[in-house]
Amino acid sequence: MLKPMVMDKQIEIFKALSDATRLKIVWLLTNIDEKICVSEIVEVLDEHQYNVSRHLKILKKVKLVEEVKEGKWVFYYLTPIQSEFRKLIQDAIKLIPESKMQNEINKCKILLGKRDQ
Amino acid sequence: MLKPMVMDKQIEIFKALSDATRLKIVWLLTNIDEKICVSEIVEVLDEHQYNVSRHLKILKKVKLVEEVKEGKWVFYYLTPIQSEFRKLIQDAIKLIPESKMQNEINKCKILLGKRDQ
DNA sequence: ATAACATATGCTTAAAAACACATATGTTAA
DNA sequence: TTAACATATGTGTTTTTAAGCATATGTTAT
Repeated sequence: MLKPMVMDKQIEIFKALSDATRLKIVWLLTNIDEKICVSEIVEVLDEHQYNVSRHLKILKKVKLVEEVKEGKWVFYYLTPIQSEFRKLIQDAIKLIPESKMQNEINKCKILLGKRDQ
Repeated sequence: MLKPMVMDKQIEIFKALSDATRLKIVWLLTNIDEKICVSEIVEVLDEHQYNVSRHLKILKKVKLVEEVKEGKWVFYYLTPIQSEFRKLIQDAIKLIPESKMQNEINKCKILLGKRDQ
């Protein structure tokens, strides 16, 4: 007899955000306000491609991110806010200061700049 | 060479909240707005005493709760909000509907009522 | 068709987290 | 001082999660 699953959705959200790589991904998406593809995340966060892919899968499962395929790339973006809970969590993440992510921010800006060239 | 620890505090908060027992404890404390002792939590959540103790230790470590000893009891309560981040997280938890915790709420009300008798 | 690139996933291992049971510590009451 | 109660913790076990490596899948360009 399993315990009743209560607050499941919220727990899954917290769990998804309790890993450094995943929180960084969500933080990035929150702050750049743009779609970003897997290889860009790999470069910005300096993680292995297979790990980034796996973490994205987890974020997708709890509906924090969505994906859109464009040619050989897969772009990820924040799932549009659909609940007050999500909104508050997202606001909290937005509060995490840029200073904690300065390296990543810089790399990301350079990358996003290169896109248009 | 270790990776730099970034967003550590926030990750630890999310991790602390990513377990059902711990989230229930924080939810309870958020909603009853009262100190509550270990054995009351044990009864309300129907968990083993040793697990509740351990989970409380984890919540205390990340400063989500504080304790005060009164005789043979140890009462726990939410650490007063000291950051905007904490505030938003706390607001999010407050949004989790009572309906998901009806059993626990009922037990808790009965318990708190008995205190004064 | 083949090579190069982008992403995802199967499989194994390693590390972390949760649990269970016994027991220790500390407090109050008899 | 002994018993009963409340809480915490040491230890071993199981479960879950993350990482690493190889490789599969799918797309574009030659």
